[in-house]
Amino acid sequence: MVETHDFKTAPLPTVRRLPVYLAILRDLHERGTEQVSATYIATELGLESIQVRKDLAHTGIVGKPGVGFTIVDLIEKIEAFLGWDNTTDAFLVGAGSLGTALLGYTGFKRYGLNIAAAFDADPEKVGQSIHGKRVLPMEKLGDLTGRMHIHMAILTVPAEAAQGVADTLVAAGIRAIWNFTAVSLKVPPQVIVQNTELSSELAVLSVMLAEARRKSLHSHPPSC
Amino acid sequence: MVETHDFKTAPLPTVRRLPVYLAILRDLHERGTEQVSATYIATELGLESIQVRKDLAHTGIVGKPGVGFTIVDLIEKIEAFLGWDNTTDAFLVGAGSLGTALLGYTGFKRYGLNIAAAFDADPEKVGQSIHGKRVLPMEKLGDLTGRMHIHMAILTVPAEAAQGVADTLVAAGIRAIWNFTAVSLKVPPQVIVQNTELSSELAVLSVMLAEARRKSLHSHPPSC
DNA sequence: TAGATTGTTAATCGATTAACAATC
DNA sequence: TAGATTGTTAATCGATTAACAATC
Repeated sequence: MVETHDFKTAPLPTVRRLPVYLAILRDLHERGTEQVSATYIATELGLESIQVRKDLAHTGIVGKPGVGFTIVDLIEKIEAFLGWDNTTDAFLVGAGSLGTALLGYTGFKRYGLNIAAAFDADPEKVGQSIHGKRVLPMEKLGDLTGRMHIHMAILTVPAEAAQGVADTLVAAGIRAIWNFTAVSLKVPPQVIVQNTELSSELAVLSVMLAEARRKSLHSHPPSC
Repeated sequence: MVETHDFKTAPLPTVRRLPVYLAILRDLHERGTEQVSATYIATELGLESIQVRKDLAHTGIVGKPGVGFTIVDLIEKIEAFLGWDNTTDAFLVGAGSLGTALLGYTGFKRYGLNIAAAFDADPEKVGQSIHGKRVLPMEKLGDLTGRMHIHMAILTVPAEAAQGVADTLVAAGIRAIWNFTAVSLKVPPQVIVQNTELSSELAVLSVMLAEARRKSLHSHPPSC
């Protein structure tokens, strides 16, 4: 077997937790703290310290036994691991209410993401600036994707338009789609889709709330 | 040991997938289809059919071997399982750009969620209507939560305000918080928090894109 | 009947948690 | 030194996948 560096990426649950740690670390850093232990982060988030330690280990950070980790190093390692040390430019397609909200979200900077431009099919919106970003016509998308070397798109169009726009994005050479629509997109295998399913989030909340209510009913049976 | 109905809720990954199935089922239903197999749903989503079958089984649905499931029954079962057969009223706190986007999102109806009112600390916003919902002052939150029997809140305030508002919500008797801020809230154990972490979603996309790029580099080494 | 699919039981896989020596 | 924490190896837990009889 050929000796290949198999950069086995961290487990997905780990990848999802790392940005959460990062937010805490940045906060501590701003307050002037220099060292942090996995125990501290774990307590802060209601996790087990061993889980935090295992997660952090994936970034290649090395800590000091009895002390913990140097915060600036840790921030650096996590950012590098997530590829957030360099800015990624992305196009946003669909300047509706959600698209507008995302265009106005200043936090993406901290995740190494920059929305380079927005696109919309509505001629009324084209030409406008939303939160300082130009809204361009869909026709320009294909050309600009190549010229600006854009690989990522944020999809915030209405459900009916989602698949059609996704096809356009794929044809334009987009490699990663952050899909905020409720549509499960059909794309070729080399294109990555990350679905941000509000319905799944709400489902978890609904089910947990119902369960909690059931439990409290059991311990305090209704008196009325 | 006392014989208690232990409604063991489905695994969380199952809960997250059910709304995705639901969307497909509703679509099929609108097109007049009456039966569906787990195989079909699985193919549609790029999953294994056994996983879909297992997931659906948690809702209590019973299928016909060789045929599949009756779509209307399945829709009903999933909705009941998620508690989406009855509408849940929720308050939205923080009428900024994301709050405004969510106020305008018509899809929540389909998830049994109704935003009953919005709240904001900014006197400029109070009194306005956004997408037909009144924006009320924060001071009214405590009183109205009790009077309207609201149990759920959607938190879309700026990060700095998040913990303070969460405390207010808890004091008002809110039992479930859908947290769109990047802050990890500290709440008492009986209060459920569902964090919708955009940063985690983006992290997954970033890491998968980097991995895909690495793979294509290996097979097509750069020629320039 | 033949083909397809369900539902159940068992096997596998991967992530979380536990245990503990090494180290500051 | 004593207390705390890391990093590693092993054990546990839970979800996914496989296998297959039952059924339409």
